[in-house]
Amino acid sequence: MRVKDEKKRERLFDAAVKVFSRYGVEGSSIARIAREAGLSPATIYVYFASKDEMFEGLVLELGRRMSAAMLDGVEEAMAVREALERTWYNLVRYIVGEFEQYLLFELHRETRFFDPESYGRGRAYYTGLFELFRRGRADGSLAPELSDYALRAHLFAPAVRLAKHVVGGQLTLEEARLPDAFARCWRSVAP
Amino acid sequence: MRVKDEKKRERLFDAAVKVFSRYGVEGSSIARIAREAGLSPATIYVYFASKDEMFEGLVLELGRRMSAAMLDGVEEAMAVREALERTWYNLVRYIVGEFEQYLLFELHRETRFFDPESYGRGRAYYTGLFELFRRGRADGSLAPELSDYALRAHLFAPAVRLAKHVVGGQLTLEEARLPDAFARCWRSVAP
Amino acid sequence: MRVKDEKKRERLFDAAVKVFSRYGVEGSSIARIAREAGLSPATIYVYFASKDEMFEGLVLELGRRMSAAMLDGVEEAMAVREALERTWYNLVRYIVGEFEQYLLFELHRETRFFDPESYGRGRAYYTGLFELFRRGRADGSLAPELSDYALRAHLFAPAVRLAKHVVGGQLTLEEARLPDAFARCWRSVAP
Amino acid sequence: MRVKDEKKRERLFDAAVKVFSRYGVEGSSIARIAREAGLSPATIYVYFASKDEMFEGLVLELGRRMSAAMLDGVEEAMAVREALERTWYNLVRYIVGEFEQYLLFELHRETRFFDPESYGRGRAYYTGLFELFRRGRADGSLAPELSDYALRAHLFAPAVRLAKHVVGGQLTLEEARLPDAFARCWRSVAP
DNA sequence: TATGAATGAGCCTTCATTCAT
DNA sequence: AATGAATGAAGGCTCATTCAT
Repeated sequence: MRVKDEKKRERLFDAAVKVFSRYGVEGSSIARIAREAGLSPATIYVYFASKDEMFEGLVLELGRRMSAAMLDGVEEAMAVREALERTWYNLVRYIVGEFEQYLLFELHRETRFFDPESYGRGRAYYTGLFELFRRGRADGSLAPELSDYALRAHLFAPAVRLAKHVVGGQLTLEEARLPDAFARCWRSVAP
Repeated sequence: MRVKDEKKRERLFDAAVKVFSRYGVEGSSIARIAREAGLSPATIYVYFASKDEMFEGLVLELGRRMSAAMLDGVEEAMAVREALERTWYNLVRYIVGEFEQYLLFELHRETRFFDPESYGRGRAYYTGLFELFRRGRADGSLAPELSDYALRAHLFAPAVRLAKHVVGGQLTLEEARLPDAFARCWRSVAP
Repeated sequence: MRVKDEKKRERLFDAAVKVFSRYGVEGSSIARIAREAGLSPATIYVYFASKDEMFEGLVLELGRRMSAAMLDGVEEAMAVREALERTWYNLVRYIVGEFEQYLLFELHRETRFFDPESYGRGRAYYTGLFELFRRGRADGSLAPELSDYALRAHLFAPAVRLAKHVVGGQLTLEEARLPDAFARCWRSVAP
Repeated sequence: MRVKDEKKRERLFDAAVKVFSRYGVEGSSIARIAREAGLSPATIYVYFASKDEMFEGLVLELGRRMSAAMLDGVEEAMAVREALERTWYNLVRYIVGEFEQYLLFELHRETRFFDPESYGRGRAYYTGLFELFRRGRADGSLAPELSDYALRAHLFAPAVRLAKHVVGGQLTLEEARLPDAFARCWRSVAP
């Protein structure tokens, strides 16, 4: 019984990500998601109270996944630069590998830009990252005058854009030459 | 016969940008846009053949505007760095000043990421910029191994993100300290 | 001025018959009729008060035309059989030659079957025919016990159906062998 | 789960026939049919994929019914004339008894006159009848030179028209004097 | 007179959600 | 728990008609 439920929930999750990211939230009908998951539309309401709640739950989960993906392999003992370089590569690979999920997540963030509650919840995903920033500022490897937001902008915004170009086919991963690209970003946040 | 009211067209444009950028394309109803513009829903169809065509027309116009805004004040005689710095500030100011328009434009680009025709049309907006890149590589002020896409990513992606944080209230324009921020971006694309 | 008006009215008439008979009354938009006639939709309202009135006017005119076509070449002096034979052929040729008009007329009659006022108006088209029936009953060439309706049914209903089959391509005019076909109908109304 | 209510389907069928036959296909709105059936408009789409499909489905069923009604009580052993006389009466009674259904069926046939596919499908309803024609030609009771279409025109077209006049109130069933009327039709197809 | 602009009303259809089994 | 049936609300769009020139 329990196993079956979990499987269904997972199937539902995957189907929702797939459909939402393909057609947008408003463009995706519960019926389509249900069909994709091999369920009846009514069954979805056993697991989620509403379409919006499903979407919110999805995004929450996506945030967790992305956050975890970025910090994968990062250890306490690493130097700040080494750790950030690792998250940088992780992010690029996550976007390239799970583009649908990433786009869905980003779409959500852009859409709710002005909603402070949602924004605050979003911050949680970056605590690990921000901790690295704190350490970097403390040990002199990062410019102390740059805020978390500024650091993230300088370090990671180019990564996101490069990754998107890889997905869009305008660049290949080799052309992106990750270490050099990271080095350039790093240069822009040095003290 | 009654004559087409130019004011009406403009009201419609503004209303559509506002509503589309707030709720997304699928999430925006013709009725809502009409209400926002103070028109009857049917009247919209005097100006646009369909909702999709309206959206496409809007985005085309927005692209023109953004492109023009970025190149405002840029002269042939300027040094590459000076010119790019100007476009950089222009972009930040455009995003901050016309955030709805920018968001709508970006929404379109993200959504049609994989549509090559749409992508090609999008490139047209950046020819002025890419010409500057060419000159910069030629005169040694830009790293010659960086492609147009890479240059844009390193130089402008942080600008976009910083501007968004200003709009979102996480940063003020002063905190963003534009010249320093630009200098950091510039550093990341130096040879 | 006058000439121009008449031409427009005629163009409008022809366009309306064409469009109505092709798409049905409800399926035909004023805009389409206007386009077909090379006019603006608004101009139609100079000539007709409403779509329904236009349709009614059309049907009236069509009734007149069909009535005149049926009686074409019929003379007072003719024997009843000769006269009816003539109207019989005339009817077949009218349906085959002006099928669109005929269908439109018939459609109207079927649709308003229960409307007595409309039905009464329709009777007017047949006064010439019914006069022939009266003479035929009087001179013994037609069965006196058959009412106008019955006579029309036995004599003309087969003609209509045969004509339709010619139009539909299931019969050619030769196969229909008009004189024999009429003779058979005639046989069925003999005393 | 809730189970499909067979009563509902029937109510829908009757309502659709009623409304379609009164206002035509284009003139009938889904909302009106739903109201007539005591359902929500959306419920109609549980039973039919679209308005057009509903109409086609209806007509198919109507054709089956009319066909069955005409051949009711006809036996292999009957003489051709006896069998045809029976179908003749059956047809008149069907039209008088189920006028709405008949009108709708006819409406469809007239409207799709030129569509061969639809026409072919329509022929299926008459195979039983045409088989009687074949036998009649073979045993010398019907004029051998008359095609199926011609026979049907001479025999049945008057029946249809008489029945319509009964429905319209211009004739009563007695006035129509069925046996005499049939005898007249029969006379017109004799060899 | 003639007409493009404008619109209220309505249409077909979809959809998120609830119901009943 | 699971689901097909049912539906109120809404959506995009069309259209007959009127307006204003």
